[in-house]
Amino acid sequence: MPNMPSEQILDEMENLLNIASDFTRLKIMYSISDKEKSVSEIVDEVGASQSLVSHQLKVLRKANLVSTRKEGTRVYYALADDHVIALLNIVHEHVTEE
Amino acid sequence: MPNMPSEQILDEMENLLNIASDFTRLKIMYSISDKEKSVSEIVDEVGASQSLVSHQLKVLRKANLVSTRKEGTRVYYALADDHVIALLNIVHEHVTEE
DNA sequence: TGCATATATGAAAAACCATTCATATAATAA
DNA sequence: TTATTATATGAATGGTTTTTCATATATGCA
Repeated sequence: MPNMPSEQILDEMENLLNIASDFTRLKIMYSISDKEKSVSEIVDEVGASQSLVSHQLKVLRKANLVSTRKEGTRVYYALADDHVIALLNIVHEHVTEE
Repeated sequence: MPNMPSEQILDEMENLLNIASDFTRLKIMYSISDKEKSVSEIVDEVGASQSLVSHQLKVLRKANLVSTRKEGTRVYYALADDHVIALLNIVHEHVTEE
C-alpha cells in the first residue's frame, strides 16, 4: 500500500487524471491507440467537431500525452507512451469487471 | 492496443476518472490506502476542512470507491477494492518516471 | 434531560472547463 | 496569385464542480 505522495506529485497526478477524465479526450486517445492518425481521421472516428478535436488535442499535447508529426497539410497524432494505454486499461477493467 | 469501447463504457470510465482527479479526493484515498480511518483522522491527515472531507467522502461513497463501518459516533472509511490502488500506482508511476 | 463530540448536508460563492462559433494560419495545387 | 483543404486558436457561452459557511443529525455521557 502506497504512502502519501508529496503535494507536487499529487498535483501532477491530479493534472494527468483531469486530462484523462473527459469523454472527447478518451475517445481521441482510443482512436490513436492502434496507430497514428491525422486530425481529420480522428474527427471522423470520434464524431466531434473539428474545432473541439483540435482544442482537445492541444490539451493532450500540452500534457505530453501525444506526439505529433507533420506531413504536408496533415498533422499526425500518436500516443506518447505506453503509460497512457496502461491507465486506460486499468480504468477499463475497473468499469467492466464485476 | 485496445479497441474503442462503447459509449456506455466510455461514460463510466470518464466518471471514474473524474472522481479520481481531485486533489482532496486523491489525498483521502491515499490516507485510507494502508488501513481504514475515521473521518476525523482523515481530516487531520488531509488537512482540509471537516465539511469538505465529508462532502468528498460522499462522492467516493456514491461511486463505490470506499466502504464504511460505523462504530459509536465514529465512521470508518476504507478503500472498496484494489483497483483504486492499481489506478493510483499507474498514475503515480507516470508522473514520477522519466 | 442536557451537553459535548463526530459526522453529514443544503445552499451560496467562487473557480473551472467543455463546447461552439467565427476566424486565422499553413500548405498545396491550379 | 487565387482557391482549396487541413489544422489551430481566441472569445464567448453554458454548465459543472469545488469549497465554504451555517446548520442539522446522531451517538454517548453526565
